[in-house]
Amino acid sequence: MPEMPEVETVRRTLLPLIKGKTIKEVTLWYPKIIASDPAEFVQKVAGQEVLTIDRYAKYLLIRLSGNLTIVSHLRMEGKYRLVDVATPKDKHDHVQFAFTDQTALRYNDVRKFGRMQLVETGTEKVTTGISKLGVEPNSPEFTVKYLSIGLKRKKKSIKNTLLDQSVVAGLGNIYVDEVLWESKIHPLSMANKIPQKKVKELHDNINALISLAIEERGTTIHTYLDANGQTGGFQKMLQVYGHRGEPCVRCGTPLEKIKVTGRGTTYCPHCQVMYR
DNA sequence: AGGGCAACCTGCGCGC
DNA sequence: TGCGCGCAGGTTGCCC
Repeated sequence: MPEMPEVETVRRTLLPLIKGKTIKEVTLWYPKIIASDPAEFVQKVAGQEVLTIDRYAKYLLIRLSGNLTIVSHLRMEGKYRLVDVATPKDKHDHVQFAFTDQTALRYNDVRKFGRMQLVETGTEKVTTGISKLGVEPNSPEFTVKYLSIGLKRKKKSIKNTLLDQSVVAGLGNIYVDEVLWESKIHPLSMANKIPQKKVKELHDNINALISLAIEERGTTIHTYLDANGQTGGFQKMLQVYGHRGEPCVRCGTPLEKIKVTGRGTTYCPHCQVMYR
């Protein structure tokens, strides 16, 4: 499900619901969600207070007292919601954090792909998947020069390179298709062959698109919901994703859908230029 | 070293 | 109605 704008929206909506609450008990209905030791997770998280929630790319960092952080990745379909602790368990509820005030945070994930890991606060950038990530869009480190050097290192398609989180962290299948259309770059272009002028365009478009998608509270295609159960608004602004066969709004050519390293990819075969 | 691809899961829509 | 197949906002681990 979620890419960086959706995860940021979850962070913003979840924080006011749980900040300051004390966790009384953790229940693991499907322990595989916990990537660290499940018994230790249950034992150490109980009794802690939720201090705040940070985010890096698509990872949520739930900051607890006791110098603990839950690093949570929603993968395709993970969702959080706050319920009364007496609410019957949904079929796909896998983890519960029961608070001292009779409310509970439930983690729900139809495909069970999401993962949580308990780490000592401050070590998350070396002890979790975050260690392999590149820089985030709109960060001071994300410069045109950084992107240019990153792309030159990659001998594969620009589509695959932008999905690979090691150069730019936070983009996923929807926003990569959108940003390549916006930048008029064919998804099968080689990352290391894109001219400097286009790299600058790509850089600026990534920043603009991510900012706009966050303002719109993310994109809902199938199932994405924020912590209040609300859908995003960006789907109405998508130009290519989900629009196979429809005319390109720039040139009228029907949009095509192909597979690029296993991922569905929609693009305009006329105005997106191939660099090879 | 870096790239390709199956694996991890469930549900839905489609064709037969 | 039922079944099999392909598809889905992601990552990772294994193979070459």
